[in-house]
Amino acid sequence: MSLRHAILVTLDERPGTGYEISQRFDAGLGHFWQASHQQVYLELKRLSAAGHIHGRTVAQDNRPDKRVYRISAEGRRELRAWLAQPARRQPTRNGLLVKLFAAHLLDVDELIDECREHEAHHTRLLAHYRDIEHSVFAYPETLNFRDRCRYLTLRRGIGNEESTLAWYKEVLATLLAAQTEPA
Amino acid sequence: MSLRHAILVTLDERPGTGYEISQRFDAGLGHFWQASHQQVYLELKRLSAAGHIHGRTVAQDNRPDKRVYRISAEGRRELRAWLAQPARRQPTRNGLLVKLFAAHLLDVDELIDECREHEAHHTRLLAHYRDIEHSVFAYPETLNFRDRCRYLTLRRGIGNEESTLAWYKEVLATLLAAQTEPA
DNA sequence: CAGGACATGTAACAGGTTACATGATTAT
DNA sequence: ATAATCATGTAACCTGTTACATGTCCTG
Repeated sequence: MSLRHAILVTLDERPGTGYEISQRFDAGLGHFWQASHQQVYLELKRLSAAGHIHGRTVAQDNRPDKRVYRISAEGRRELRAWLAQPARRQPTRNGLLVKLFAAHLLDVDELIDECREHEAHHTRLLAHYRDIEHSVFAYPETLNFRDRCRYLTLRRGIGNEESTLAWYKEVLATLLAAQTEPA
Repeated sequence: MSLRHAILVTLDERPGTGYEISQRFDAGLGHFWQASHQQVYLELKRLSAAGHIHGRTVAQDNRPDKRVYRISAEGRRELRAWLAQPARRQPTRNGLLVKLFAAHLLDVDELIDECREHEAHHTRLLAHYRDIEHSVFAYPETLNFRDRCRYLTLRRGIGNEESTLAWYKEVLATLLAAQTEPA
């Protein structure tokens, strides 16, 4: 009940094709609501059938035809209605924590490798977010309301990665200690 | 592909009924892998059909019959195989961040209320985790490897709630400022 | 007598993933 | 040649949510 709305949010900003919307998700929105292109195309069909968006086929030179969608008045109404409702929090699911619950069955060396990979991934992500922060949001005080809110979404990403990394440090310390002095 | 494994993890620890497993999830595992009783019963059937667990019906006085499941050798093998694979990270999905992306369509007052509720919720959760930390894990150095790993799962919860709360503080500061001095 | 704990389920549906499928153009 | 980018989809499947269903015993 919500990729639908994420798509409306992005189409409210400006029209786009399925392909391009997928890319927008990969770049921005996708940090907190990712979507495969298949799912995007599917939802575009549904939104179109429901009259929330309208599609127009555009022929191109040297390129496949594309279908540009824009939000309709009805779609904007639907979007506002959704925005007015409290967002329901998604259940967190974390497979690594489940694994830690069965630590006695784990191979510590493998787990250490796995954690180091996760750590590296999150380090990259954090660096990426910080880059955006410095280049796009260098002067937060000067931003208008809308952009200040976007900045907040980035801040969430940064805070999240920081706390995740701090945790991995704790985990690795524990695992390395267990490795050198096995009980 | 993983409530299945979470159930194996908990049944590896000790046998239990569907009802009781649901409760274990509500108390512990459920903080990072929650499950409805319906889903638990369903997965128990599947695991049983696959031979990963065995169920035994037990008659009780003054209580409905119950079905106690225990993990089989095959189930333990399956569990080990799963543990040896890298845990795939779940996509994060956060509706509130999607909403913030469409901030210009939002009613700031309502959003403030919503954020305050989230904040209160996370404050309660954090307090709950800290209680557990002080009562169950008062002396982390004395723990064996398995319990030290469990402690890490709790630490993740605490770190996560702390960073979430810090973020809500930031959000509310931004929203309150926007409320008093609207552009 | 009402409500909660104990105990187990079915059925319909929603949402998302993975695999498969196609085909042109452009850059290396 | 090979891969990447542009562009759009179908079909099977998996996982999980919501609604509905049933019945006993114990506690306040």
